[in-house]
Amino acid sequence: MSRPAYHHGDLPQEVLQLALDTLRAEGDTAISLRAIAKRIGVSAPALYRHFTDRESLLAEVAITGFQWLRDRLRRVDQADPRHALLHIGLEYVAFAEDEPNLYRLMFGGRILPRGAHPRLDQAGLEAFRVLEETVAMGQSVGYLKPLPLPLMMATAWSLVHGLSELTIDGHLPGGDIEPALAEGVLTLLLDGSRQQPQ
Amino acid sequence: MSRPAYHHGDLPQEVLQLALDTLRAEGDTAISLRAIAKRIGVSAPALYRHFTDRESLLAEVAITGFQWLRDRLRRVDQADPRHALLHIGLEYVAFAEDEPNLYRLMFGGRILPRGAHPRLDQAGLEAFRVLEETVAMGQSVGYLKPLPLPLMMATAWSLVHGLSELTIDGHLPGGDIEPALAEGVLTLLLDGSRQQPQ
DNA sequence: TTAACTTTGTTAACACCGATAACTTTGGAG
DNA sequence: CTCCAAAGTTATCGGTGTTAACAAAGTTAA
Repeated sequence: MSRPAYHHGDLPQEVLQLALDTLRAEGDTAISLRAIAKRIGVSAPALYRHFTDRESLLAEVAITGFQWLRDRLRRVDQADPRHALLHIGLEYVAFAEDEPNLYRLMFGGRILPRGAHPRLDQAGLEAFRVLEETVAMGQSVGYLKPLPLPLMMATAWSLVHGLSELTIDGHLPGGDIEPALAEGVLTLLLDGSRQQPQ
Repeated sequence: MSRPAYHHGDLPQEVLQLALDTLRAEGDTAISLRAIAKRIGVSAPALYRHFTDRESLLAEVAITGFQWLRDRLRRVDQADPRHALLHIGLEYVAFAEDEPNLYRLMFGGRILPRGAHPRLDQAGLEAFRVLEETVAMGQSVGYLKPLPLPLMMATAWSLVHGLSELTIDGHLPGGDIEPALAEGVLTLLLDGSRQQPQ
């Protein structure tokens, strides 16, 4: 019967999927081009027709990660400023908890210097922008202090990013106390950032 | 004359030093046992007499990193609570900026699960404790809100850790604006954490 | 229709890597 | 002086990313 087709259906997509599966299960160091090629039933150099090297495959995986994160953040209800700010932070941390290995790939400096993968940088910016719009909105309605937006953003992003990493690396209590802790942490910053303290 | 001695002077120390040099210059993935052995002029398996595997060498490097960090944090003047809190944060971020690759090794989940290297966990705790004591002191003198210490710590550590990582990964403005940004970020949290909000 | 060309695969090979087994040299303790 | 444990050695296994040279399949146009 039909021997395995010389031309594969959609090799790039299947490679990406397998890389993502491996990452989620065993971390980014477990991603091996040769292993992926073998599992698909194709020779290793075939992958180089679609990814210039291993790192650009990792970049592609990270891009889908940023898209997921962006989509989750966009789903947060923006009606009430305080609710939006709190829950966008919670959602951010929840994403990191749900996808620790993916999150570590997206940040964590495993992919070489910024600027090397423009589409990756752009995907990151798109997720960042959701945070930024929420904070800007909080300022525009007078809920947050009218400090420079870059300063507010650096603070907010640092907090959620740090909280995410410390949580998934097991440096914080975690466990069932976790949601309450995240809410407490975010609330502490939020209360200190209000226009009218009290 | 004396041919190269069969027994090396202090192999573990020299390996550690070379691993550290490589890490600082090229990142943790560039650390290769074979390359280190070759540079020292010793066979690769010799290293296994002193380090059970590559990862435990990385753990050893990370341990010295935590010791450096702890020592830097301890040098912060603790006379005034506000000054201490601000400058311990600045010092923390400065360490990450001075040693980005080392910092990423210490955190960043490159070394397997917590509990695998007890001495590493302990070294991390010792650095953490300096932060904790400073925050506790800030509370005891009534400068900071009397919230649960774990909550205050999670918040403070998340902020400085997140700020450190985002900075060294180039996600924030950085450059010459950097010190002012770090100070602004820390001040924002600090003001929101005061017992008497002005 | 068939010739030319591009895309997408192939095999072979290079230069690395971590790790283990089996053996040898060395230094020190009894 | 003997024996043993510590700290080296060589040989080898299986794995990695990556490139070069070549072959097959699909596409386009004369």
